[in-house]
Amino acid sequence: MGLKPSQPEDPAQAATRRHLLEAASEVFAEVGFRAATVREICQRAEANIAAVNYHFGDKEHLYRAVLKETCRTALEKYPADFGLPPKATPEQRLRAFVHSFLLRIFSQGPGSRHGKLMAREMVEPTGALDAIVKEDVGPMAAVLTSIVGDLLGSSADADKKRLCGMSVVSQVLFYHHCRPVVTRLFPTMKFDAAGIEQLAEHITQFSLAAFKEISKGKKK
Amino acid sequence: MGLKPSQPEDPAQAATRRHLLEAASEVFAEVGFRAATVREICQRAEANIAAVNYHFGDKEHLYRAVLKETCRTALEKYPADFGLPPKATPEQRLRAFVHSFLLRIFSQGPGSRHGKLMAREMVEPTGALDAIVKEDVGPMAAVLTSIVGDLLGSSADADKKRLCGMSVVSQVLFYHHCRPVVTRLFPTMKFDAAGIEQLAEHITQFSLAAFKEISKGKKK
Amino acid sequence: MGLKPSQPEDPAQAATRRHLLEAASEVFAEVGFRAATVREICQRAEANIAAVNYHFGDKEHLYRAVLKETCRTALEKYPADFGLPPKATPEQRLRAFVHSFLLRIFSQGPGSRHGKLMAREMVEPTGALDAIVKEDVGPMAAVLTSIVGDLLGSSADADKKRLCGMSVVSQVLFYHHCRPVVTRLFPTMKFDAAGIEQLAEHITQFSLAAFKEISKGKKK
Amino acid sequence: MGLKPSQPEDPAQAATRRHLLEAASEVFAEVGFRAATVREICQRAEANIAAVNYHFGDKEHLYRAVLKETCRTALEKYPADFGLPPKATPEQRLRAFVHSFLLRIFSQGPGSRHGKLMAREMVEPTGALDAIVKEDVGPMAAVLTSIVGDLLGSSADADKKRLCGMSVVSQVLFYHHCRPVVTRLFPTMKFDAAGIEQLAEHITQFSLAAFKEISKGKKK
DNA sequence: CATGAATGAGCCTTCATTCAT
DNA sequence: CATGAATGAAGGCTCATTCAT
Repeated sequence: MGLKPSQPEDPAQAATRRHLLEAASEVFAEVGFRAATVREICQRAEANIAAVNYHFGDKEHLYRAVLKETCRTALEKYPADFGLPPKATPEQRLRAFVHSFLLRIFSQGPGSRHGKLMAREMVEPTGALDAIVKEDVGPMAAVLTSIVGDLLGSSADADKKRLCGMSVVSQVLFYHHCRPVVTRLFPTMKFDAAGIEQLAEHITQFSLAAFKEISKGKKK
Repeated sequence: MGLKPSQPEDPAQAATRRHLLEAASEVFAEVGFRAATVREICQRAEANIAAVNYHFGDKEHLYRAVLKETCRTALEKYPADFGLPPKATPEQRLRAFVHSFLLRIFSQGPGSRHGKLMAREMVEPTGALDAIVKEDVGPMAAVLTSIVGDLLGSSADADKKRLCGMSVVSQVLFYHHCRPVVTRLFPTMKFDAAGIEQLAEHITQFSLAAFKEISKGKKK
Repeated sequence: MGLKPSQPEDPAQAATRRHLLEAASEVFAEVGFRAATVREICQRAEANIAAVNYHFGDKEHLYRAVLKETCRTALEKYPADFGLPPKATPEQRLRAFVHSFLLRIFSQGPGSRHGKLMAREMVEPTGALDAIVKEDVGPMAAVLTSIVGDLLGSSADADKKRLCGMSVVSQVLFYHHCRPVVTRLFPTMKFDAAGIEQLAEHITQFSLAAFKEISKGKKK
Repeated sequence: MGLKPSQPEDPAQAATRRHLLEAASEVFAEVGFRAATVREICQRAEANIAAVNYHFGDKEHLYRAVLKETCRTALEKYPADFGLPPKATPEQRLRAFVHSFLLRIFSQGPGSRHGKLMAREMVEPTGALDAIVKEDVGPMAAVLTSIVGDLLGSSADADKKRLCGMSVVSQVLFYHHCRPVVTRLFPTMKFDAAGIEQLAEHITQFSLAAFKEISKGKKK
């Protein structure tokens, strides 16, 4: 029932699908899965109320498609080595990783609901998360671990590298996740391009400082 | 006939209120505000379906009461200076702050839905957040800023202290907020008392390392 | 959810329940379970659209209640020994059984949708049928088998009695089940009280004739 | 340009029509007219979703075609004089009529949904029934009346012959129509070829016994 | 011609809230 | 006062049918 032939790729069908995905990512990001209504999504996509069922089966499958799609797009637009020279130092790679990460989750506008959607997924994980972690988050974590390994020196064990990696990532995510509190506490903070660059700089320096001191201690 | 004294609070009425608050904190934490149903809450509280409207006006006012209550309780149980000797060093105070914070958001069981509820509030802030930030989060932030100031030395400006404070806090919140990803990525991680203590130790050491290196650089 | 306390028996609640049952038996009889709409039922019962859910859980449970209720009522109104003198002959008992059966399935009006509903159940059995067969049809069959046994004589085996019993019952049900064809084929046939009495007479005589001839053959 | 000859019937088109009819008879028999979905039918027929509207106008016209077709096929396969020697006695003709009737309504498999469909038609007659009664049932009834007339003797009036005919037919239809109850009441009953032959034998003997006794009484 | 994407009416169900008792 | 039966709006989903290609 409602099975969609995936091969022929009718351009008209594809357009409706795309509008639906875009509208859905908007609504899901704004109000979450539960509160989102199929009616609202279809209205924004200028599609019929039955379009969701026809193209995606049901609301949940639409959500999964949206989550996967926004993840893919965001990682394509802001990869871990965003704007990095070929032979970069570990310090440069860390800075790029942090900056790209910040841009990725704070970027707004069409096709950029990745941050909001993932934050909601953290609070209320759905079955869609497993695939995301395996396919997208895992590789990202590997990249970071490699950078952290270079900075800590070969003496660091796997556990320490993991924890230090998370100490970096946590600082990035914090500003997105706790934005409601941060803006209330410090109304002067801005999250525009300049503000994000300052944030990236602080996080990088803070982390590099920690790594330096830690590796120094380890060596002795 | 029969003037009703509004203050003395019928003990039966107070008990129902308490049961309602407890049940509601459970349900709100489990499924969120939207998905929570008044029926479910009243059933768990063994109260009448109309009890919520009777005691709290409506679902939203019940939610606000729950949020405020869980926040108060959690801060009472795990204050910023939890288990700290009177004349503690800044290092000890940071360690206590971090550990207490972790315990506060990870504590489970009756009366301890604070972490979950606040995480939901971050993703979808309600009007109740303003009061929480002003009355509870603000003082907490002040305590941390003071600790960080002591560690960074007097040379640090307000901005830097703020950012460094958030670098500390972010590491704490990360494990709660991103738990679904963390447990998928590193299934060996545990969040029992021992695991939390290890986490507290890492976060403290990582942050102290950063502070040490930063203040060293600053002095020169 | 929607659990209804069965004890207190609020008269107002009971009235709504009754109206719902009556309206539902009408609609289910007219158009069947699938085609029946909760809206239509509630409108006829002058109840709110949500009343079905509140009182019966869902459409299916309402249907089960209707089926059981109409069956009970019909068997109470037209028992197997309807209008029979205390010491009746087997012939009289057969005639009463047949006549009562015909009246039972052909009776119209409020509380008498039994025939239609059972006919639908035959074509598309639901889970409700098992209970009906066990509790209502079984005992009825036992009564008939006893009558048939008396008429066939002790020589008849259980199989033969069963088959002969069904030969009687089949003639009764036929006129109800195949009424659309019968009335088209023989437009003069009527199913009013007089017509039903004639039918009862024919079925009884036809069956008695068969029994007489069969038992005669058996004896030799 | 290109006048389209409407008669010659494109063989591909005819095949689709045939597949549609076969699939539709399956689905209609299984779940009834209302519950049957055009999608399901087209999927089973491996035809396009619009094929029903294209070939038959709408769902209802498809249903009418199916009903008429299954009736025609069933009567062709199991005529009233099925397997009868040229000069058969009335007793033999009755036995053949009964047996053929049973086989007709109990036969399963492709092209044999006649019994189920007619049973549904009895419970919820559609406009298609009039034609069926006139063209198929009527002639059948005439054949039976003739047989019954031979068995009752010339003294029987038209009314009696009609009623006796229906007493025969009713016994045949009962096992099909009330199968859900019969199998629940008597789980040992089987409706395979052997079981049906036993049934035919009983019905024939029961009816012949009745006729014999009735005609005996009449003559005196 | 034959297709299948799109339509929109309508169904069952859920839920916060109200109000007579 | 405290209850719980009743309300009605709204949501997700299904389905026969249509129409542009």
